[in-house]
Amino acid sequence: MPELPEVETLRRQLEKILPGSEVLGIEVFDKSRIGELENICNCRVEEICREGKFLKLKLSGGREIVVHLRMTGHLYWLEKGDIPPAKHARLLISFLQGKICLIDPRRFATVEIRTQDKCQLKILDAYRDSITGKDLKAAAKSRKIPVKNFLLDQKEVAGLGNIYVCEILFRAGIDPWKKSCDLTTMEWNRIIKEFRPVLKRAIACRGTSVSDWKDLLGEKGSYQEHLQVYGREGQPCFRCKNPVQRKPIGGRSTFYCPVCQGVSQKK
DNA sequence: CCCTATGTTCCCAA
DNA sequence: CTTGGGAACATAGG
Repeated sequence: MPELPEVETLRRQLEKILPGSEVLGIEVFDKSRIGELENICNCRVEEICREGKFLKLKLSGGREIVVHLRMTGHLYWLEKGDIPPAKHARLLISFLQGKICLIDPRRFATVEIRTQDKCQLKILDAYRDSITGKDLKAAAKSRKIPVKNFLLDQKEVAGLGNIYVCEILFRAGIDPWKKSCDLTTMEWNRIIKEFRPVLKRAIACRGTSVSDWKDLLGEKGSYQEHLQVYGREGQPCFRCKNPVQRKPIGGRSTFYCPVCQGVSQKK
């Protein structure tokens, strides 16, 4: 479910509550998927970080809780005394003032306790890092996969998922099927130019609630009101009025305007 | 029964 | 060794 703006929304909300708080306990309900977690009581939360779609609670003593929400995970804040939802609650992290509850119907989310990695390889963050067209042009040299799949590859640029990649490619006027190695530096520049405005607006909207995304406090985001193509199959393109189309790439729905993005038929 | 779903990883083949 | 494609993971909803 969550892409970069949704994870960043959670990070900002947790940042208002948690720093300085002591972890009182972690309770795993779904041990078969999440596994046992090391006891980290007595640690305090020092910082909440996001790296791509990973959320990290950095703890005193050098460890961190690393959460990845995958498809359907979300975090929900429980005030002291609140009861976790009956359905799909997979884990609780308790603090004096309340608890973080991981809700995850499809059970793909992961949670780990790790030692903080000082000298990790830096992944390029789609929002925080400034990336140039030349960088991507170089990285895509010899890559024959569609540009859409390249942008979804978290090792190239971290944070984008299906919704925001569709939006960015539409705004940049790029054919999602175009081979990555065939894009010019100018085309990569057009794509990069859309990263920050799209993600910044989506963060300001607290994410996109097209199905069931809710933030830490159970509120829907509002970026769905700003989507240009995602979910608009059959509706007129906002730019040229021709119908938006949907076709799979690598098994994932891809929404696009064949006219504005120059997509040939038969695809 | 069919298809779809905001993500990632693994396996296999070229 | 690298690259790309598809299945797999598990569950709900239309």
